[in-house]
Amino acid sequence: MSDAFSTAPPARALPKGQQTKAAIVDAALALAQQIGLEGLSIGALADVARMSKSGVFAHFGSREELQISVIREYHRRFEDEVFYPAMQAPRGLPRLRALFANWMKRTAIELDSGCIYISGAVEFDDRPGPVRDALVQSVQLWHAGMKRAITQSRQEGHLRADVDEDQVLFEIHGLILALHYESRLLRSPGAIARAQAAFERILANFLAAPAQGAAS
Amino acid sequence: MSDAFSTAPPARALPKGQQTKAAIVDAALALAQQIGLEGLSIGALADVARMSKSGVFAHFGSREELQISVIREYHRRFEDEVFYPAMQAPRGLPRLRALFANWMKRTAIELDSGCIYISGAVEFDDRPGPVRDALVQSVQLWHAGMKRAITQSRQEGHLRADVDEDQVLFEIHGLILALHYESRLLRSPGAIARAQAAFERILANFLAAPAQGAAS
DNA sequence: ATCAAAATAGTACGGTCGTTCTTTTTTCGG
DNA sequence: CCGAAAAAAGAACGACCGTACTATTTTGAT
Repeated sequence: MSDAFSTAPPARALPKGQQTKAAIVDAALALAQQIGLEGLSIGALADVARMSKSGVFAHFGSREELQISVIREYHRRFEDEVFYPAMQAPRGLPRLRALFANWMKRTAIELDSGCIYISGAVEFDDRPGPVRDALVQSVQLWHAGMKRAITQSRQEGHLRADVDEDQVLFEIHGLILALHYESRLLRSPGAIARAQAAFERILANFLAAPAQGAAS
Repeated sequence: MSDAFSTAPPARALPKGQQTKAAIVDAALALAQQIGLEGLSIGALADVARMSKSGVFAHFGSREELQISVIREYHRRFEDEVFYPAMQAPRGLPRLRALFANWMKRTAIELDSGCIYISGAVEFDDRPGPVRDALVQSVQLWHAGMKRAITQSRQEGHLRADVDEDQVLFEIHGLILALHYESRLLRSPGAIARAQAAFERILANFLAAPAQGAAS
């Protein structure tokens, strides 16, 4: 029945261990997006991954390490799907708009998968430890990227010279959080449009004055 | 050792049962504000309330009913501390400002107690059932109150006639969520000031034009 | 093909979970 | 002060939890 062709792996680069570990983390992330990092249990994960509990456990050594691995994986995907694609847009406002658009997409389009950065925040804001630390680090890295885009928008002359990056980021972040809340819990259908409208209004507030305009 | 005076209750109105039930719910709410509605366990609650597990359990009949009771209690306090006090401010903008100020206070001042409406949202947005229903109902009731205040601000002539209540509420809600996130997870110290500034900026955007002002 | 090393499975332990059933204690009207 | 009803405690259940240890299987370089 079984011949040499049946399951021959085509020149794989990774050793078997890391290969299955990646598959486990993948399943773990999907699970955590539904039931949260705290709800993530090794037993349930083993079922999904079609492995034994101890087989899963051996890859991480502790549940905390598993949770941290999930956060790191989410971070990687966030970069790939939100950050890097937006870097192709021109510096300044176009890039900032692209970042926000991708961020919205990640947050609200797929209705069956919550954002780890948001759910993790309420799960670990009161729970010190390495998981919280990893979460904070990832979020701050992302926020730093956003701030950079805002700063560049100022430097490019798109936004006013006295604009406060932290203030703009705070307000934009609020839109994402409201979008997540209203679309996921309240199932409010117009949330995406409202977030988009609010974003443009925020930009308009901080837009640099055109070269020569009407007198005040 | 024990005489008639030792534990004499001073003319209590409630029967003993509801009295201790109220105490349990009180402790349960405090616990849920720290570890979430999902983290709330009957055993831990019994320890805090200095009772047996079964003694606590008997008051609710199920964990779900306990969680719902906690949500209702939070709703009651939210009304008492946020909504009703603001009703004493004059209709329109003053009242809207008071509502937002109280809302901020509830959300971010007490750093050791999270908001059930926020933590519950991420815990139950994917988990259908009576707990989710109770949560949604409470949140929607509160949002309806906020919307009413915005509508009145329009009717009083404080806000523009074409203002979209849902849009304003969405943006304000975002500020509260960002405040909660940044003050609790990121421990960003300036979050309250940023939320306040953003709120005033939102209002300014929708403010009715003064009776007679400069041309276009 | 061999064989040590790596990966996975198996099993078990102590703990906590929500819930049920039974028993004891407390309440409070008559 | 009595006694039924209410409240609280006690004990036990099956289930799942994370983790530790041991045994088995699989991998991959030689």
